[in-house]
Amino acid sequence: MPELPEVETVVRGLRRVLPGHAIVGVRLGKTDFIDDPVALAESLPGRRIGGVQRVGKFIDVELDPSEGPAERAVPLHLIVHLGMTGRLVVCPASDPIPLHTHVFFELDDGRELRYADSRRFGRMLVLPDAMIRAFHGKLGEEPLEIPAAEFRKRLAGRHARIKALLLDQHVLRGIGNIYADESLWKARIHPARSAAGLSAQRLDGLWRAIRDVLQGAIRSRGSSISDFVDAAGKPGEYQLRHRVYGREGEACHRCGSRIRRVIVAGRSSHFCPRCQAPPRSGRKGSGKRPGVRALKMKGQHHARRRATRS
DNA sequence: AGCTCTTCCTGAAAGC
DNA sequence: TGCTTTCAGGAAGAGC
Repeated sequence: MPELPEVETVVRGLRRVLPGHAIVGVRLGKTDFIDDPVALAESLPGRRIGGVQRVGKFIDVELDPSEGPAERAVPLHLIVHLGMTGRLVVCPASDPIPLHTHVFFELDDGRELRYADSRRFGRMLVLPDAMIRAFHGKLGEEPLEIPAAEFRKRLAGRHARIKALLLDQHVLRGIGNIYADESLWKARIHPARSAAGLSAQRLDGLWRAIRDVLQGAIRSRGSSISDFVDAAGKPGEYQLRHRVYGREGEACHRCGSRIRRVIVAGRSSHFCPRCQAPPRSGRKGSGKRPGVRALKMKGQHHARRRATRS
């Protein structure tokens, strides 16, 4: 799943091979993940690629102005979100076309920038330069750029669960399920704890853990769980260093306890029950912890659904 | 404000 | 073995 480190890895790869080249044509397959496919296909050919940036989990490919009518005289940004299974790869146009490849940007040197996405949870749009500020404004801070004090301020007083806040792209941009779990493990914070219940020291620890985890993951060129590959088609290696994500039932690297998985904020959440103390439940002994839903057991809940609509 | 549920989609894994 | 069901998840929107 492409989160900040994976997107950063793709961006660094694209930055090495795209700038300076022109897009000469666009071919489209399925387009239901593109905001305005017609505009995309019409406005890109003839433009030269400038820089490539990462904005949270979005990839921003800058396109220079081109000759022609007035609307072509402004810079554009091709914005791509990889969703769950999106791949953005540069290769010779003669390479075989993998299944689920839906967008082809033909380059001026015989190569293509291709977008493939089996589940099509990704998103693609074109924005004029003037709208980029507003686009950034809708998102939270970059986790690797936000100062510790600002991070604390953003979370202080929030009663939502810390996991939900880490995943909220309006608070911080770029963190997803893997790195939220890994960071919380490193900071020894249970995912269901309320941000408001965390001391300044704990929040500083979390700020540091997030940086460590994200920077380590970028060094390993991201985590390849199912689909992720970089711009050259190569998988990352950080999945080998996961401490909790995908390790349910295995031993905690710190204390040996079995890693558990519960649903928090609607997301599968992995944690060590010993290192990451659960939130205090209101009444002791109730056995129920607020905000933690048990996983559905196999065989449970069968019937229902299929309420035939006639 | 914040939580849960639903929707989108497909391949893998589990279930029978 | 082989068909069927469930699940995973990023983000947005509905409803409570």
